[in-house]
Amino acid sequence: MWEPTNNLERDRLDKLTRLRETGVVPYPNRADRTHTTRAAIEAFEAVEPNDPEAAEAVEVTVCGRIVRQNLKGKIYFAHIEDGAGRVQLFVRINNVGDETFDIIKNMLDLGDFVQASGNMMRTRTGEVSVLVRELVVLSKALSPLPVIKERVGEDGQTERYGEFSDIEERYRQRYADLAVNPDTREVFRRRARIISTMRRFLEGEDFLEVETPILQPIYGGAAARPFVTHHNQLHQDLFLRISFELYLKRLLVGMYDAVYEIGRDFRNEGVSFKHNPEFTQVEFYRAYADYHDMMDITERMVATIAEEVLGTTTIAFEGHTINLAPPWHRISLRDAIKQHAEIDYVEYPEAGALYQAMHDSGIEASPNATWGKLVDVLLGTVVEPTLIQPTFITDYPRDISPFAKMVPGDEMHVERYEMFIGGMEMGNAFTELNDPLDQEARFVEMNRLYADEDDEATPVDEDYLRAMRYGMPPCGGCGIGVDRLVMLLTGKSTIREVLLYPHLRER
RNA sequence: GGGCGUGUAGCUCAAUUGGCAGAGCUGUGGCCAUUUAAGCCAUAGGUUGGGGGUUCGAGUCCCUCCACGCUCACCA
Repeated sequence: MWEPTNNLERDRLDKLTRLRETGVVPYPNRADRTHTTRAAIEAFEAVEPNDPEAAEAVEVTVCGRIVRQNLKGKIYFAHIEDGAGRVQLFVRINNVGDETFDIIKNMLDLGDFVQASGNMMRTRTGEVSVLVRELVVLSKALSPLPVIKERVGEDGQTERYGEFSDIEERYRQRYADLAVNPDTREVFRRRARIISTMRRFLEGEDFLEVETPILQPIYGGAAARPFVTHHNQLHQDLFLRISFELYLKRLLVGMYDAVYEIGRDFRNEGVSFKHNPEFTQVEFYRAYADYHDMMDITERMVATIAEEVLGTTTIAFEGHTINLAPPWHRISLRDAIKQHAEIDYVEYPEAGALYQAMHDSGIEASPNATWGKLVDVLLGTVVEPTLIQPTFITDYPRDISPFAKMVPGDEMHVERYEMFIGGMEMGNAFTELNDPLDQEARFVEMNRLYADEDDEATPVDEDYLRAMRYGMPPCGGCGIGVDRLVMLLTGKSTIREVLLYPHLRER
């Protein structure tokens, strides 16, 4: 059984006991709310200009958490907060009686949930309040939340006194962060609007929402280490998916023209300001489309989301002003690297030569990296940080893109793009490879390529190849990191600020 | 995994060269019948992240472990 860890909790536990002794049910089953805090204020203000007396006849029952209180002799002021906002309670001993006032005075704390019934009024200092006639305890809080006080200055700016800012504790106890920091609540409201707008947009483009397995016997669709788990009764090892790619494309074989999924991916890799072991991804695939079409859809979708959620396509991020309105900048990977590193990788078709050229330019890389990996290093170190405005980098080396179709007439490149905004990779798309024999060769090639890099080998997905042999329409596909998009649209510089429960080490 | 940094009361933070662990908010007791960061008086609250060491004496110096942050590596 829990025991108080400090005098604050001890006091609260004592108050809980006293409430029970007084005959108060501290955790009743039901509340009888008639108005949210906001609705109560609005109901009063709607009537007040025409008929102040009628406004004071407005009766409400509001519920919420006590976030400020001020006992002043035989009157008591408190602000209660609910999901809609705050309203002040004004309690006079004459209105509620000695017993209730004793409860208020001796058994209530900041953080408790209460229900207050009474008429609306405006206090002498002008604040719309509930003149309380009846007060009911809804939930006694035994642990104190951090106390944050606010004052709205003459200039309308809200000054805050006190804060709950310890990053680790905010993440470990997200409920406390949310309870006391309205800014945090707003981040996740916005996140929800971003995702619902995304869903609406894709529905409007005739994409069908589907759900595919998270537990997979063979993982694939990306190059990442998976999490491994086990089904006891089936005696079967399973992997948590690292992408949706291969299962979604099978559905195009099954004659859906366009599908999408929004869901969780799991990658057993390091964590950073833009990586969490589990993260949310949207992938969408359309038959008879290519990567140019996917670029069009992508830039329209992101601009639409920004417009719907923020009311503008011009956003501030990390000190930059970013314009999300289409069309976005499009440049080939080769040209982008030529521009920023003055290395034309086409002139160095062997890994050793390219490594030397990079080394001569002061760009560090692993000496035994593959050629494709080296090109990727160039992208990551030289190009990516400069891509603040939305940019599609197109046409990637074949050997780091096993699911993309070749650029016609180009032995080296595939039809692939990655999108970058704010210096971050936000998404990845291809003209999808639908030649089953080519795909099989690529699988085998990838397997060989990564064979010596311990567990990074890409397993050959025979069932996927079988599906493709039934005939897969030409198609374009795109995946976008939803968390990073949310970072961009909320101005947050770490992924942990846009995940309700970011991964933390066990303590 | 490497480097740098941080960890003191429920919250936010002080603590001089190694010399009595403090403040504000919160809490408790008191005054207060229109307050709003209410105010005034009094008061409680600590294994200074854990463990070990040096020293007459450690929040402070050393070792070690833990967590978090920044960064590098890793992450097509």
